Amino acid sequence: MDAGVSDSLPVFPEPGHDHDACAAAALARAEARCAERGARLTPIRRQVLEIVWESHAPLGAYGILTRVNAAARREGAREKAPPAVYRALKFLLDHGLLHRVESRNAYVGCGASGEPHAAWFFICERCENAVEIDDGRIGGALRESARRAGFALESSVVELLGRCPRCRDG
Amino acid sequence: MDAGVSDSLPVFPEPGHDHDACAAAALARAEARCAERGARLTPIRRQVLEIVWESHAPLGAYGILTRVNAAARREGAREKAPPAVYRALKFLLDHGLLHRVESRNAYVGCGASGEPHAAWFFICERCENAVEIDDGRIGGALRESARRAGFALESSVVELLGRCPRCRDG
DNA sequence: GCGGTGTCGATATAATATATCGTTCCCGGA
DNA sequence: TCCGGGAACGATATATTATATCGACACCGC
Repeated sequence: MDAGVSDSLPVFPEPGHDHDACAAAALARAEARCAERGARLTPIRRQVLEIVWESHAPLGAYGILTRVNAAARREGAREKAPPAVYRALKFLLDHGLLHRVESRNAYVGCGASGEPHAAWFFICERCENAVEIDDGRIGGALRESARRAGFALESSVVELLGRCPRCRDG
Repeated sequence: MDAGVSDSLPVFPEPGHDHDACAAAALARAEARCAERGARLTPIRRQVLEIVWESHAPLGAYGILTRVNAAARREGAREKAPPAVYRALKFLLDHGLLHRVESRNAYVGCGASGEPHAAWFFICERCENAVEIDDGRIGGALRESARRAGFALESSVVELLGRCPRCRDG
């Protein structure tokens, strides 16, 4: 499956969604990509990625920190400070394993296996899930608009808010 | 002139841009809209709007606060606290007189005279100016993408980063 | 005059993010 | 094996952005 090019439908988690498998696959992709790139998926980086993948709802840096430290306390380990989490987030963002959701100051796992890519999201205001939009037409419209404006497009933030298919009639 | 529907080119400020006139027109639009709506453009609200309109570059809440307080000191008045600015920003956002730029945690004047509308921006990474995109095709692509996904679209954040026509070869 | 609503001042605090610096870890080359 | 250098991390402090709360006051309609 290719990432970010086709016009397939975005998929909000279905009722039967096997999230453990979904998260495990994401971790496997992360390990593969780090191996390819000679990058080190250290314990804190891996832990942050696992925490973000606990759901499809974007999670803030301090929410991640809280979970990291809850685990540390359970294990009798020393708690981490914010920079530990922000460093891990930066690594994961740099390697295309996470996306930042600007309108929420929060972070969500990248579901794609291809190269790092533009991150466009549908974000449900009720269940809070964010899923990536995989629709070539949006990219086309953005590029065409930039071209017509004489604007040299470098990157884009597209975050669409509303109700996902399962929440729209709630 | 209608807002956000036509396909006219976005306009980055030209070399000869008469910014005083541009800002004055924005203030006049704000007064007209407040009058229509029975809303009160109080001194602090007007001052915040004027400060935001000092340029086309998004300005953060604390940047606004700094300017408000610089003026207060010049006039021998007491300095304001952050909530004063945030309250003014909320009022101006609620009435469609400003937009928030999510990817910058900053605020910029709304250049349109019509009803409050979706705010899509080109943001130049060099001169920092942000201008609204007026391209019906983007809205069409977003709505179509949402329709196909079964997503009930409520609002959208579109922020395109790059180089504006005047900065692209710098 | 009175009550309700909107606005503001003042204070405190929450939430998000980064700077800095010294230490430790890891890997590759001598 | 040892060493040099860069990456990663721990620890502390601080910066930046935003909100909660509560009391005072003003304006408006009755």
